[in-house]
Amino acid sequence: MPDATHFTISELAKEFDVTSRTIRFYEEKGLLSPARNGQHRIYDKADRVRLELILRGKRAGLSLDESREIIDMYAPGSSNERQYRFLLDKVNDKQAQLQRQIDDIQQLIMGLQEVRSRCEKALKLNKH
Amino acid sequence: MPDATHFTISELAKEFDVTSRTIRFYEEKGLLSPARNGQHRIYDKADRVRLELILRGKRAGLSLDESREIIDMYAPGSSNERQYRFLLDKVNDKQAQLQRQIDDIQQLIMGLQEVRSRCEKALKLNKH
DNA sequence: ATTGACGTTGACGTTAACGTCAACAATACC
DNA sequence: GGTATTGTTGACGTTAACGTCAACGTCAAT
Repeated sequence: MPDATHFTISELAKEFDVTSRTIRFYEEKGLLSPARNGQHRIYDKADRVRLELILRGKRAGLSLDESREIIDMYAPGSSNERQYRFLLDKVNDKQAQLQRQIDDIQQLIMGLQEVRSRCEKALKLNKH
Repeated sequence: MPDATHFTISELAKEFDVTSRTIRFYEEKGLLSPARNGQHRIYDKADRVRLELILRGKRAGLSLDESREIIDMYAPGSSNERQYRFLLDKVNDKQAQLQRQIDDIQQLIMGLQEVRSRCEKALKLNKH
């Protein structure tokens, strides 16, 4: 049964290689709010997407609060014009911040590139 | 006296906008090891560069341990061939990891770009 | 009816990355 | 010689992001 529409907590845990505890923790922190069947949690596709976003944010080095900010921007929001402008500003800021983060990482990569060159040069001299 | 060769802890703290406590903490963790004048710490240009690397790593979302790994790659090391090959491998791995991190961030940016489009479209319709 | 798999809610433990505060030393200034 | 500034070493406090239990519910299979 591929491409299911609903998931249990352990299915998601296995798929994304995190523990159930972690997923429940994200809910405590307000990043997820799955439906319930009795007391059991049921996750739909939207919940799954949110979890993916959280974990991507984590790999990117974001805190849960920062990931939450991003997730909240995806929410429909009240179709008020002022709110849209506000959201647009926030999106711009966040994009700029993420871009600065990329710049920092690229600097780190370039720094390592020099280390690499020195290594290769040393190995070459040694070989001859 | 611009471009000094030595710095006190509070000079560096002010320049990089961190507290002295933070700089001392980095030393506790083995990321810095400044000289001493009596019991006072004295930082030279190399120390300053290391601090810059640490803070860049921080902005990039790295842990102190990860930043230390990178800093250690800059160290001369024993000019043994096996060690060079080993270092080269580590540098390659780290570069690849940082690149994956960039990819994740770019995905986040692209996701936000869609949010932006929806916002702008909504504002346009509203304007007319 | 009991065992086992899966889930639940607390509650407490842990690590990283500092902040905060106390008690003290040295140096500079008035 | 007092005092203000800048530094030092502990020691304890704090927040984020979970891990690790304990105690319990529920449903299917033996």
